[in-house]
Amino acid sequence: MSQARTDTRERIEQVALKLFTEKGYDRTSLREIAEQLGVTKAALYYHFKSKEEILQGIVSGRRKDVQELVDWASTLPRNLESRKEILKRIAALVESKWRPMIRFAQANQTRMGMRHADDETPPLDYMRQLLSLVSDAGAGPTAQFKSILAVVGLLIGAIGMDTLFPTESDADFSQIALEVAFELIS
Amino acid sequence: MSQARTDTRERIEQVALKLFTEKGYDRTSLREIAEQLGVTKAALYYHFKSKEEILQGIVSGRRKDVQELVDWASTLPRNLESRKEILKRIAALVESKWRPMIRFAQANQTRMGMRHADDETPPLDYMRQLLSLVSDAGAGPTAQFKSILAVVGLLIGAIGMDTLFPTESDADFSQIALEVAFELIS
DNA sequence: GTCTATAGAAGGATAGAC
DNA sequence: GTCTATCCTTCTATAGAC
Repeated sequence: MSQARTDTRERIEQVALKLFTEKGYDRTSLREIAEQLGVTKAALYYHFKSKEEILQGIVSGRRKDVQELVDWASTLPRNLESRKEILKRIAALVESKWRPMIRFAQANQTRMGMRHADDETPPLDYMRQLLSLVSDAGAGPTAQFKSILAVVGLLIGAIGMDTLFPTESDADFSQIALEVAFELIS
Repeated sequence: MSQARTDTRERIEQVALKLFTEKGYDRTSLREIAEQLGVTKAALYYHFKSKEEILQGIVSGRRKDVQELVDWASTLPRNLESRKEILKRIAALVESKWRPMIRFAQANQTRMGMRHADDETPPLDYMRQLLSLVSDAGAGPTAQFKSILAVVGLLIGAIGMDTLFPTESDADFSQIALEVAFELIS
């Protein structure tokens, strides 16, 4: 059948996401991406006009979720219950869809602070928006700090425990992180 | 006097640390380092035999502190008071000497996971040792998770608050982080 | 849509004069 | 201890055939 492969663009992003996460954006060459896909560099340039654009494709594709979350959260009253709901939703997203993206962002932090297109918000700013959702601006600095630590904890629980501090137990750290997060904002 | 500049090696490390932190190791070229120092690339190669060695110089120079801390902590009895003392000491070190190094490590995470010389422990492993000091191996997963979050909180308090989530208040987040850390391990 | 071939740039590293 | 000049490799990116 030699099917026409209409999903090549997507496959490129998948492989790139994997390699960018493992080795970092800069140490990943287009040759390497092409090799893993079984195509040549030139083929990549048919789908993306630059290496930078591959990165953008990966990031932009995931923007929507954050934006939706922010929009939804903005409609909620600003109280403890809301913040708990927001944490829950963040935890669920981290668990279900964001995990690879978070690992990627962690591995390419300096890149994430850069603007990609002139009109685009740097990806790091989305993280900041997320944090501001959970932190109560009116509260004191201690409460604000705890809120941030709660969110960071969710990320660590979902992605960091194995890499950061391998433990024997196969406990569900995502669930634990959520409970600790609740304690922290209460 | 045109002094002989006996401190060039050190000055190279300083500039390199700064640039590696701001832009990442890979995006920093030797040309750039040399330019900021007012010398040429070739001059760098008199002091270091490779770019990688500059990185090693930066990292190794700071190994001693961690090792001392680990050694000291190993002599303590394994109880709550000890863990509080360890947290205090970590907080003090972060505050006084480690700040630039932590920023650097954060900006070059994938690099930090790599072994530099064959006989060397990857820098990331020092972080793991640090975490294991504070976490009570006998305790349940929730307690372990909290311990790790306590240490991470110390780092965020000292370096991350401005960058991660700029706040108007000029509160001393290092102090706050330490208090929250105590709560978390209690 | 993928290929070969190659241009063009940049970086790491070395040789040798001073 | 620092310089100029140069080499080698690797990478991004493009041109053009199939």
